[in-house]
Amino acid sequence: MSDPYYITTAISYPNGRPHIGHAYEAIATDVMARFQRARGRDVRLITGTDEHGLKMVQTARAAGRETLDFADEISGYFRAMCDGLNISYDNFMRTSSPAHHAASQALWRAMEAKGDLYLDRYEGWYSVRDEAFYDESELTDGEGGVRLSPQGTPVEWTAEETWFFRLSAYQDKLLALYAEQPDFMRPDSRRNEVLRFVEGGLKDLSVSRTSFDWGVPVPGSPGHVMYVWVDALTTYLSGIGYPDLEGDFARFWPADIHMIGKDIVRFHTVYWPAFLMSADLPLPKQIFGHGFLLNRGEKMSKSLGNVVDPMALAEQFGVDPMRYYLLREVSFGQDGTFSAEAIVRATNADLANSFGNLAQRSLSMIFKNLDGTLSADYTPAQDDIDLLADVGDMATVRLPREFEQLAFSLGIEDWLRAVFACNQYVDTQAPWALRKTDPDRMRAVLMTLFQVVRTLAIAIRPVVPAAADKLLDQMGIAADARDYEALADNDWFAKLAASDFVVGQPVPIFPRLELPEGEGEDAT
RNA sequence: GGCGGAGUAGCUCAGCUGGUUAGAGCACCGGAAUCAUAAUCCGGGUGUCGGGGGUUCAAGUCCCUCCUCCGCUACCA
Repeated sequence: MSDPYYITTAISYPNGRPHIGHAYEAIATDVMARFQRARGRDVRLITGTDEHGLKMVQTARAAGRETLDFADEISGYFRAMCDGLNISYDNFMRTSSPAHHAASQALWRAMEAKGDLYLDRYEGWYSVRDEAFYDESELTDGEGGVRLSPQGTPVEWTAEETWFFRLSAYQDKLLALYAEQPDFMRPDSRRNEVLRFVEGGLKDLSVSRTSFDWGVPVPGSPGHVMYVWVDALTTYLSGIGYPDLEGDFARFWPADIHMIGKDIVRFHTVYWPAFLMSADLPLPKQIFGHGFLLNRGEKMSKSLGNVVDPMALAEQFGVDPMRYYLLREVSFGQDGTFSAEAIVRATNADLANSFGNLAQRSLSMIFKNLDGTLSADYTPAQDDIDLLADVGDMATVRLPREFEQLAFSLGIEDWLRAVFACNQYVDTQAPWALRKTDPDRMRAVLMTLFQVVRTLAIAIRPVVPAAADKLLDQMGIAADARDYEALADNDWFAKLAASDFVVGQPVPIFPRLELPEGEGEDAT
């Protein structure tokens, strides 16, 4: 049985519609999942929505809605986004679901059994927006005498009974974890921040609330619901069947990667492993905090009015161009910037002109000059052998090496270089000239092109799945022969040539994009 | 204030433990070709490598200092 591979996106908080940042994370996660599937791994990709907390209650109330009804709607937008962007998730987990409640309560009981939970009284400044308590010293004065949290959100004095998690007891264990498992958090730039935070000492964490009831009830403690982060993080467990320890959970836990935004690194690298240690569950292998997307170099925010709707972007430019752009242009882990021009430029230059046109000219010549027939009985020249070797090495060695490290932009760069090499080969060989002077040689060149185009398509397929499939369909490549196992099959071309498949009039897979009117300066 | 990033061609960025004329893609200019989605191929950069100082035979690449931007964090008031 193949190796299991478990990857998750962060579980989005649906108090508003998804924005481009959610889409970016989902796409990167999906590319990794598709890549691992192609490599033969048995993959689980889990995403979902984190729907509890006072903020949801208040947002719903402001909209004049029942909380669950509101959550249903917004969660639906997130699911629709995943579907629209071709995200190959196996489970879309909602924290409001009964199965998730059961999982959260099981985790709670495990931590309680360990003696890490205790009831106490908490008085302090509480920010609804942040769902967190703050120390007096952390506050600043806002307008009208309002006290503000370090995040700039209003706080109010709150006194309530609350359950605490003995986070303080895990400082040494966490530091040991970071030391023994250097890859636990990536990229490296995040490590230092977390280390210093933990080295500075950890306070016990308030993990229940009594001021509202929209959440997972604390077992055996009427009136208490769990702190949203406890149950949100639990999604990574409930998504694969926990608390049932058999089945998918036994097979896929611990996760290979939790993909998250850099803003929630602490929850995932401090609280989460502490909870899991407490519950005696294995820890995820890696937390990866990606960067943010900037709109023309500026932060996106509702107040600036430059928040980008991913579905509008996908509709305008296409899902695959958008996926390609985000992974190609943004160095994964760092912040990235985007604009309509940049997407149009990358799509036209890389996908339409370089790769799309390579495929089009290759298949078109086979269709016109060879009646679309393929043949493996030709004698390859050294140039043909070299090109096949180079493209093959890119697809099976260079690109995978980068993708495994989540260095998508580097892997795609390797891919592009191979595309360039193929276009150079076409011009050097000039099959249109060989047509009259040396038809056999022309045939050898076109057959070589057919093979490298297939390799290029398979290599980039995790990034642009729909377009790659559209091309491979035209090339007679079976749907189940588009992975690394297929790339390792040395007889595939002879077998295809021996079949009755014939190349038809090719259809371009990446249309060139026009920069929409008025998109030159303004944000989309 | 502390810690950590970043500041390299018009744009987006590569440049590991210091070593020949500082690179890539895009954009731009010129040429070739015409199979192809007006796509492709070839050729073309005098860039103060943020400023200044220093170490060295030799520094984007090390040290000091200053400036700008960003992240985490602390504190005063």
